[in-house]
Amino acid sequence: MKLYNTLTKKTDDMLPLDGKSIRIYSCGPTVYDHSHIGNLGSFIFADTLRRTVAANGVKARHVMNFTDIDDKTIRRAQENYGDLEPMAALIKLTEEYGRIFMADMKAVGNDVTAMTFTKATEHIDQMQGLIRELHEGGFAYVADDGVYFSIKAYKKSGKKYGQLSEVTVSSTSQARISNDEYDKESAHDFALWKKQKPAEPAWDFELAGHDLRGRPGWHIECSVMSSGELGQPFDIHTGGVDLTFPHHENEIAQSTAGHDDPLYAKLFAHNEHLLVDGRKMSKSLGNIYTLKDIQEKGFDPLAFRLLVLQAHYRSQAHFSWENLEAAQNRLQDLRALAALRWQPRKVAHDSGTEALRDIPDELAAILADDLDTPRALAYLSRVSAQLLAVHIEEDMVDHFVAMLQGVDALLGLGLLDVKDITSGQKKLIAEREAARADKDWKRSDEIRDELASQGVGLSDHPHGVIWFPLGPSRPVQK
RNA sequence: GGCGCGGUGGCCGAGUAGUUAGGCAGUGGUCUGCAAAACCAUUUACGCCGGUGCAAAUCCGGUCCGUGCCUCCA
Repeated sequence: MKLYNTLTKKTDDMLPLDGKSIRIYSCGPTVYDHSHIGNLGSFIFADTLRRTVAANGVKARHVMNFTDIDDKTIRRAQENYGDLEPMAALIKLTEEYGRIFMADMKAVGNDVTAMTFTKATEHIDQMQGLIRELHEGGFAYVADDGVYFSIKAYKKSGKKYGQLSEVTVSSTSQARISNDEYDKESAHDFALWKKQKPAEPAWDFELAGHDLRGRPGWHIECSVMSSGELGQPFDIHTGGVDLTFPHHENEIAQSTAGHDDPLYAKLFAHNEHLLVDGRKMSKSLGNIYTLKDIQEKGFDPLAFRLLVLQAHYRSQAHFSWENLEAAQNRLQDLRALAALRWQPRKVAHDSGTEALRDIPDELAAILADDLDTPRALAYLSRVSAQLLAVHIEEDMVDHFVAMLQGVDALLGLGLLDVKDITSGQKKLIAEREAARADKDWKRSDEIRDELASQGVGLSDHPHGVIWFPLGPSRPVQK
């Protein structure tokens, strides 16, 4: 497959470095609050990437981290659970939001069983080990408030800082450094380790005779967890565009300082932001949404997944309730298609459909082209329209289900989860057919309304009635 | 200021020179007991200015607008 690489600024062919599997590391959530829908969009991208790799015949290993120790988690833990010990408060907070995060992930169709999740707080030893190595190699120095990475030393060793983006030290950040309370040697030096401040959770750490009890910096955790789980170099590193600099740049520096092999990850894939009202979500604009907001409005979380997939990951998608409603409608159409597996019928064969088994293969091929999800969905809609126009015959059901399985494996839209209706509902349909035969339209319409209230829609065709799942009742107010 | 990205019909969103993208929504019609679905028709767009082409949404220059990073924000 091909994928755009921020390192090379072009679309590269993805071949497994180890010849067997593609190893993917995704920067995960900071578990201090509900993830907003932009976060989830990033993870939908990462999930779809892994699905595409797997569908194109290569084994995929996918690791995602939890940032469960940083400024935000510490602050929120103090706010919410100030009565607890700092460490206990941190754990209580991050476990709480970790659970919510996993629920959100599943709800938007991300296959968490195919990923390995790691926590920063469970890798403190390894982080200290790496910091020790960097210090011994002359790439890190101890300052008043912690340990810093020296970009100067890194450059001196012959490596480039700024592989992902051209880093320029602007006048504004120059000005900032002079005011900076931190004891840094240069503007872009970043913290590997921070000494404990009052009421903060901390771990013991002694380095070169200094007592540095404290906690790790943000960047070091990803360096440690990625290579720890996947080895180094690994194949693909994902994240939102905002992580390009400084986070990913710093990861590269930390992980390659003193190494002969200058490669940390072969390919960096960055997804663009999801915009709301044409802008990036931010607290100051008050336009942050979470999955909870979407669910409370009666939308299906998978409609949000579809909305994300409708845009290419390298372009800014626009979130609005109107767009979400369009996506919800599109999802219902796909579910109506999926429902046909439960209602095969004997009719004249229609040869106009594409071979069912080719559909997942075709989708996989489209997605293999730099994860072209909009084109994949356009293809699926086209095929879906063709399939809806015919009837699934009994001897086609197995192939049809296999097709749905293939589509679900790639897009995670849960089409296979469309359940059969109950025997009671089937009886009602039969009763309605009898009423229609008697031209008892009143009874017929009553039954149709009753089924609609149960979430089952009906459509009368020359060859008989077809049912389909109804979406949530029109949630949007214009 | 430095480094990027984008401006397509009511809303999304494909499209790197010449044949209807597609989706959602709207309108009229066919069909239907009524619906739904489907089908037909309809709305024919490409920020603005200029340039190069027989021909430009598509190439070049300029310009306006929006947006992102340069701040431990996906």
